[in-house]
Amino acid sequence: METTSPRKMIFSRMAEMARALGNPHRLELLNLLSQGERNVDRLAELTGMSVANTSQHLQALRRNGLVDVRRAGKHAFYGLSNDQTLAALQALTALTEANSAAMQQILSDYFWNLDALEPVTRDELEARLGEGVVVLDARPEDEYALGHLPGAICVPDGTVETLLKTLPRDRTIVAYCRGSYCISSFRLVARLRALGYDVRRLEEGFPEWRANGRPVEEGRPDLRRA
Amino acid sequence: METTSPRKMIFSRMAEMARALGNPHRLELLNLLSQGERNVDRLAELTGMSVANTSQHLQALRRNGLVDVRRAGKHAFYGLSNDQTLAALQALTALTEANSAAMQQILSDYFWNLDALEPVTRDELEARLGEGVVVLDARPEDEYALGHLPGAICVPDGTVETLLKTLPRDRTIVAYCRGSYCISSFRLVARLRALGYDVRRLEEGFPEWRANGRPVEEGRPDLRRA
DNA sequence: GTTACGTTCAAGTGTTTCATTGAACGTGGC
DNA sequence: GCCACGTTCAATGAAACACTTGAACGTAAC
Repeated sequence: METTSPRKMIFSRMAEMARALGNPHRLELLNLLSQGERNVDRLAELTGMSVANTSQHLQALRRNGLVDVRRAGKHAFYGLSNDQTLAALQALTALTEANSAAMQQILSDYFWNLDALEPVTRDELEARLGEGVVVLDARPEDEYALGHLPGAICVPDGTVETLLKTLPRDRTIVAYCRGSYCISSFRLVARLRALGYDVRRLEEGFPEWRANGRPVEEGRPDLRRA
Repeated sequence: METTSPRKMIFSRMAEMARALGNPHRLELLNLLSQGERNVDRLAELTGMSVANTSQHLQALRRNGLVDVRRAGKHAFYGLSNDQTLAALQALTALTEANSAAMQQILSDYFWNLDALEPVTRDELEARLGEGVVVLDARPEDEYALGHLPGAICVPDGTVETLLKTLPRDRTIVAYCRGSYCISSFRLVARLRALGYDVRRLEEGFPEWRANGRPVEEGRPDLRRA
């Protein structure tokens, strides 16, 4: 009996890694973690899974080096391990988008027609950050607190109204959210456009911005700022 | 029965795709197919699987759009469907290499040419430019004309064949292209490796090389040179 | 100490995936 | 038409996976 060839072993290891990505819940966890680290409880709440189940999926990800855990007091904070993970997720997204008619259908049904307006590129936005562009962050408060674009205003779903008084009509507005498949910034843009503002969407989302080495700011949101 | 959210549907679809990659045999098939199309029989022979099993795995890949089939007479020739597939494989490799100590162990234990799997650094290449290293530029002609590595040969996609006669088998070859997210040089390396050449990839691509202040040459390509 | 809480582990159950076998299908040569 | 060949399909049993439950562990507060 010959020992299995190193070639086979490598393919096996790669297959294990792929299988670690091969579960919707784990992908959702990774997607959440790409926003910033979270503890098990919060992840369970956000995904609607039981805590035990969440923990087990996190273990599976950890076994494969996809997430890191940092312990602080009674909490275990999970986060993406490294940039390869985010890159692989993006590759998987692109792959699925390209090869799956079903996915294209979903995208065109829910997202595509919402974005007739061309997104702002990261380069463009960064270059104009000093020129008085108003940047809106459409994610929930806690994700905002973990990191956001410099000067961005936190405008989670449903809070647009409180913002309207202070939002200048004569400045360009750029909104962003979690990423390509997050609908929050689409909604925000649609809402403000309907009210006559000059709003555009940032391409991709916050994780990609940070992974790109762009400037990031942290801290609690100040909802009154504009 | 509630309608599942589009977000969940997307994660499900992505997970399916990841699971399609989550089997050593399928990865081996994809790896073989990245070097050119093959029929079922030959793939079964190359992988040591039964024909029926090979066929079933190919069906699984085909369901997910990872491979295409072309029928010619009694033969069905399978091949990679598109560039996203290759890019995803590349990302999966990088991910596994980065996150799996086991994989690193296998590589260092069995692969004498461990560094053949790793890219050549800019420093290393520049130091060896005078020592008869053959440098291949995998970008389109017009980009080559605007600037390339000193002595580099222009080998755009699909032109490898014309090069084979003049390419020396006893010299180290280094290929590069546009950068990290360009797969031309990967393809070129894969193709030439399959033919038995000693080929490696330059880390990053030409823009990074130039931005780094390394020597650059300009002018039209001479496709005959070697 | 004891208690409360967040997290992890282990066992049980239903579902999915994998390889094998043997048969069926479709095309080209006779 | 008939056969040969390459490929695909369907059914089986074995293995791996997902989710639940309930218990165990470790830290912080009392």
